[in-house]
Amino acid sequence: MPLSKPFTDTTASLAPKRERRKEARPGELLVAALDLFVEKGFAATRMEEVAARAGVSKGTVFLYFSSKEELFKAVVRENISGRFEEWNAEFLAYEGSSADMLHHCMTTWWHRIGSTQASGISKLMISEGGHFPDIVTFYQNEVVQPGHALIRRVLQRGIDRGEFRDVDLDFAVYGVVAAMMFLILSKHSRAWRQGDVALDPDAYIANQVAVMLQGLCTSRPIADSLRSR
Amino acid sequence: MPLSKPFTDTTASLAPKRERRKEARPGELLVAALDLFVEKGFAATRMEEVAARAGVSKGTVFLYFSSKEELFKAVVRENISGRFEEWNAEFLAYEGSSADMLHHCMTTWWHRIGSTQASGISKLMISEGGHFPDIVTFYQNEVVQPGHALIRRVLQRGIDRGEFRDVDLDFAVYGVVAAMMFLILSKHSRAWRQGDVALDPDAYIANQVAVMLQGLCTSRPIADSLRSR
Amino acid sequence: MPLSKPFTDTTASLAPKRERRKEARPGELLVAALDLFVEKGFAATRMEEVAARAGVSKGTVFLYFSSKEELFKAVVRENISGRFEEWNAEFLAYEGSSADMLHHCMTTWWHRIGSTQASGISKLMISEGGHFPDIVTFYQNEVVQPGHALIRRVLQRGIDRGEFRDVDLDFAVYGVVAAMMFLILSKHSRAWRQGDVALDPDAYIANQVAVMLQGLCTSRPIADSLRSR
Amino acid sequence: MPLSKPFTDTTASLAPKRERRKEARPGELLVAALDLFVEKGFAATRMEEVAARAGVSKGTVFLYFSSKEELFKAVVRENISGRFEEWNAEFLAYEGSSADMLHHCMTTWWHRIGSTQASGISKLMISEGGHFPDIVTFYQNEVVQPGHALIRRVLQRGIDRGEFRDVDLDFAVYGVVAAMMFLILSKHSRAWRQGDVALDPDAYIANQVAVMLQGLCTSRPIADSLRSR
DNA sequence: GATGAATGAGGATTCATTCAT
DNA sequence: CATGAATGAATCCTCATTCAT
Repeated sequence: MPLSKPFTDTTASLAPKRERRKEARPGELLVAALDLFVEKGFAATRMEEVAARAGVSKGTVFLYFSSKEELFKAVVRENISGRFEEWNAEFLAYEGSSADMLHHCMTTWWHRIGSTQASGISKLMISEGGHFPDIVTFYQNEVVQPGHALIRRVLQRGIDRGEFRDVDLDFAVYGVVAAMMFLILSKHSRAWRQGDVALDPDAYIANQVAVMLQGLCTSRPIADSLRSR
Repeated sequence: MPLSKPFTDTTASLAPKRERRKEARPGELLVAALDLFVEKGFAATRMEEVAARAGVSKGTVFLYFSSKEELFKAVVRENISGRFEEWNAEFLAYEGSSADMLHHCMTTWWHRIGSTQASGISKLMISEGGHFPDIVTFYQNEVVQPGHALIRRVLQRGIDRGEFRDVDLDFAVYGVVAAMMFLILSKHSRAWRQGDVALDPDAYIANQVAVMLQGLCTSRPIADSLRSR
Repeated sequence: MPLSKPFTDTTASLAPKRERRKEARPGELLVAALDLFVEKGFAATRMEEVAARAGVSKGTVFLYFSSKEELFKAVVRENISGRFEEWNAEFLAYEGSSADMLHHCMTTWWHRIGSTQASGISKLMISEGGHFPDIVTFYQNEVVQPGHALIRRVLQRGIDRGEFRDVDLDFAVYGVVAAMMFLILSKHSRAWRQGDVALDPDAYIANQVAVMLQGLCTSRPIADSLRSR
Repeated sequence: MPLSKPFTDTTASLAPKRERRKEARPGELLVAALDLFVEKGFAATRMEEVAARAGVSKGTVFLYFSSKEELFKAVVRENISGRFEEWNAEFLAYEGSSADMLHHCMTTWWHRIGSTQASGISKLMISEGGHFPDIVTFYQNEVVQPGHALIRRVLQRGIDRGEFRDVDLDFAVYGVVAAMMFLILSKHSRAWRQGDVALDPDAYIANQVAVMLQGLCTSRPIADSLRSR
């Protein structure tokens, strides 16, 4: 992370085009490509457009990525950094209640990942996954599994500490993920909005967590038999 | 070739090429097109392939749909039949508890819609919505709004009958929708599976509903202040 | 001319489509086709459009004309009626001056041919002649040659009677034809108009004839050596 | 194949396929396209053919002209260079008789324009003008108007110097134009030839000018009332 | 005879990819 | 290294033509 993105500003203010550091090229291309792939999809994204947005010529893209597919794969790989170790440490050290932890976890995810272009990768997995099976596997291994594991650990902590009931963790994890995916969908598509008001992510998270923790019902069943399967 | 399409083939094997099926054609084409659009996306679906799958020639597709875009729009429209009136009636007559009703509602949705090809439309809205703004609006009006309204009515019933707490309905609706969308995603993409085991939809629904109703927490806050915003 | 076009009105007012006399069909098709070929050219005219304008279905056109080319040829042939015998007789009986005769000749041509759709055939010969060599030959033989001969006869009469000078008839004929062709061009194309005012044909003819007869010059050369070549 | 295009081939026979000729390309394409459009018409000219004749591949044509229509328009524009200023100057300096001047004017036009491929543009205006209204307007403004003005100036000079009678200039101009158009027609179509002998342009011009100047009649009317309208 | 559904060859256009400079 | 001119495979779409009804 130190040297990879020294100047996020892709339209370097005073520097002439050609002087730009060569080492930065691939990164700039990946940024441009991510934007376009997310916005328009794989097929509708033209290599020339990627080049133009990165301020280079068409041929240059092929200098760094041998084909459009390779560019796509590189885009996905680039944006799947294993930040989970860092996060794991962060959450191992968490001291509050597991309920707070779950809320914190989702909020953090939203502000660090969900709200950024990186969440576009998830959209790409939905849209284009069919054409890139190996990339889907890669995404599963590098993102989905560690992500699920992290959430599972939070929930397990709650159970272990007696804060959460002994629910089926596989499904409980899906509940959390579903909420996150819905946020991403509403970010990338107008379709699920009510009217045309975009979803307020923080309020959404707060609510989902609240419902997930306390449930909708006013009464509790006497025999607590939530465990399914 | 003998066994490859034993029954799918609607045109009798030895029948003459030029068949007259004006009434049936559009429907057959729409079925073929839905499959392909969902499977490969809009751009990657070739008109000739649609034709082939429907057992007609390239030109015939254009006889019924003036362009690929029109075909796409027709596919979406075709699969968005307003089944909501029927459902509304069905649910107005429901007599059980609201908790059961919610469960029943989701299960019914899954078996009638979610598990069928029609759910592919939702995937298409995510993948291709960007290129068809008017179709997204159409989908919003014809599917999302009525769908949300139906769910809201179920939840409102629970509140009115004192079964559910007085939560913010907008967000509560999103919670239900998120669960449904996740089912669709897991149907159309391997990405969110754990390992390569597909999600068991009925168990998933049962669990989500259970958590949504009772919450994860073992204890209830004394002051029940779930209402947010 | 007597029975060939009993009802020029192709949209028979009260008669249902199907009742129309079958014998009239080919004629109606040829009328429709002439209009369209002249207006849009051979390539841009669609058989379906011809059919529609004639009030029949696409297939019917092929019942009468085996191909688009045949239809075109039939259109041309149909509109190249050898009316020259009739005209020859008419002009053999002419008793006025040859100057008047020339004027009369051109005016008559304009009102009987030039101003009607038949002149469109000339435009078609220009536009599409390249693709139909045999039709061009046919047109040459049936229209151009007799037409030239007729004009030549008028001019020869003037020379014989001492009214016209002994000019080179080949070229003099071309002078008359050029004037007629220009009228046709100005009928079928905006290009050679001054401003957007269409040419007044009768005034144009009067003027061209006047100049052709008397010349532009104020003085006459002493030795009258107009004969060239 | 060896002798088929010995010298027309602008790309050296053994040269590598990928040649860089950015400056020359558009011109070469326009030449090839003019030939083909004139010869076969707009619709019947295939882009690939244009490419082949210019010695490039299909795609290259689209590199320079975004569509077939644009290519057509460019062809027309390219061949309508305002040579009229140059000509105006030339004719302003003319010192001979106006009769000679008229003859000279037409002969010059023939050798510089009429006999070249540029005259094909006029044919295109006739054939394809209907589909390109804006191009017709352009042609009117850039070619027809200046051309008419130039001829008018010559005739006006004759009148002013007492060489020509005070005829109606609008129509007199048309007389000259008709003669020129007929030459073009006879160049581009066999139809108006007598037998199959092509017209001798210089002799034709000499004769038309002679008739136009001196008229056909042996006698002059006493009262010289040629002015019409 | 008429009809119009169906066909499929033909041609414009796009764009990933190559490669001479 | 970078460029961008050139390529040509791929695909949409048109429309003359066929033929079962």
